[in-house]
Amino acid sequence: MNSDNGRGTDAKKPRKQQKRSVVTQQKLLAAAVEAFSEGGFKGTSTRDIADRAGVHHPLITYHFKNKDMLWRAAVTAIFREFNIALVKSLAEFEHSAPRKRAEVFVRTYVKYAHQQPALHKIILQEASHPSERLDWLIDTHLRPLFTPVEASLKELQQIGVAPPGNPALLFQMIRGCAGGLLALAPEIKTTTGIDFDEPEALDELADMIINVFFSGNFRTVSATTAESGQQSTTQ
Amino acid sequence: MNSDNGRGTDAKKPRKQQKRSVVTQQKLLAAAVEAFSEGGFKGTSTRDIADRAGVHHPLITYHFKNKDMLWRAAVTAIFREFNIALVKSLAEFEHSAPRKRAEVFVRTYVKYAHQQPALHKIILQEASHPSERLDWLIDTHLRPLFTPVEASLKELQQIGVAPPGNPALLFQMIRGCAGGLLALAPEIKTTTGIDFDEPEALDELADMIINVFFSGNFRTVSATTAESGQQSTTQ
DNA sequence: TCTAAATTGGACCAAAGTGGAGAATTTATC
DNA sequence: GATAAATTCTCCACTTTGGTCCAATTTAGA
Repeated sequence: MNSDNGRGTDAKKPRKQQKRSVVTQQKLLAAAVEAFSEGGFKGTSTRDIADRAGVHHPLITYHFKNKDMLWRAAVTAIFREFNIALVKSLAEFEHSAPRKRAEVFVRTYVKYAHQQPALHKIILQEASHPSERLDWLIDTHLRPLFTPVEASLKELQQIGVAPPGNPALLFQMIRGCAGGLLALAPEIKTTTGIDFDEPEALDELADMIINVFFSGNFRTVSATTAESGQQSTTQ
Repeated sequence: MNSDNGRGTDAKKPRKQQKRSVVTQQKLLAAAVEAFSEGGFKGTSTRDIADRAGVHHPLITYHFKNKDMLWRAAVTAIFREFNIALVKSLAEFEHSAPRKRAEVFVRTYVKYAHQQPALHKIILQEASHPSERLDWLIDTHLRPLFTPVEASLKELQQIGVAPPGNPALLFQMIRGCAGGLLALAPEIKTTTGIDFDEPEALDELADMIINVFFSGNFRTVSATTAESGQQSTTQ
């Protein structure tokens, strides 16, 4: 709320934010992430969020203006965390081979998507039909994240590590296999018995993704680009 | 509402359902599918559904008892349609090779998931956290669908067409790549420019899924079963 | 055609949801 | 410690929601 006043001219400097305030905000953000990822935007009431956070609901208005702004703040918090984790992981392997870096990316993604499933769940809740929130989500967080990754994928295709085809599509497939699956953990646990809370299961998922998408025995994308539809089984 | 009275003893047969009634029910079901897939269960009001259907909202109570029952009826309608499409497709290739059948399955799934994205969207809305509705969904529709598919996948692994690893996990990955992606069509269109309303894009997706998951140059699952974690890249 | 059952429409309710105003209470700063 | 800003709490006004009730209307079946 108070961040736009650095003018040192004559304005008396505003009193700084109290400590209890940031605590309240953190509690609200955490509760919002959880609630929104379960019920979606429309399906979540501000009172529910306030209850989960253990604070009075008018505090949402005070700290975040309204439900919409709270949603955005919550989403931003998740993505910031994830970006930090990702950058950190990739920095470690800055000079490794592209394939190795892809592997690191997948493992980091899988790991984070498990510990914070809301990262994907909130997207799922919002992305299945057009809306202003979706546009904001894409512009603010999704595209900046996707663009560089797709570029890397393109490289991997050129050296035959990744399968041919539209790299953007390929990335979406990988995303679906990683985050998409982990967002459905409760369903998958019941239907298949696979429990991603067990580290082995998580590792197996990462292994399979890497094996399937980066096995490294694909044709390089040279003249093949056009006739991407393998065979004419296109029924 | 009237289905439990077949006793031919002395009960006078009940007058049959009027035609306009089934029209109303169909309109409500279609509207419910659309609305629930966008807003989730909690996020959708019965009034919204009634408005979309162009009928008065108390009719929901009359025809479906309550919101919960309407949801179940809507989900059942979707799955029934899909199962019919699937059975029909596979019947055509009853005696084809396993790989061909897998391909047909993928193409049918992709096609249906595109024309009726609610098939996957409703699952996504519901499956990200435990609930009674999720349990019902799994028992009634998901498990009966998954079980035979996983068995087929196992065969494909044994002949080296599909990659090794837990077949259930493999299936979930395929599902994520097909239905999962198509459920996010609006997001993907904005972020990547890929428009699944164009048949070529849809074909490319199906092609890539088949190429990645059923390329057919995988090791057969013989003694490998136990140490499913391929290589020791397990960092 | 007549009549009773099936279906629909309109009014209504209690509960829950939203945002906000203003008093009351902390707490940073002097 | 005093004071004013920052934060929290109490209460309210308004809308939405799931659902009920019953009168009005339509339709199946004689």
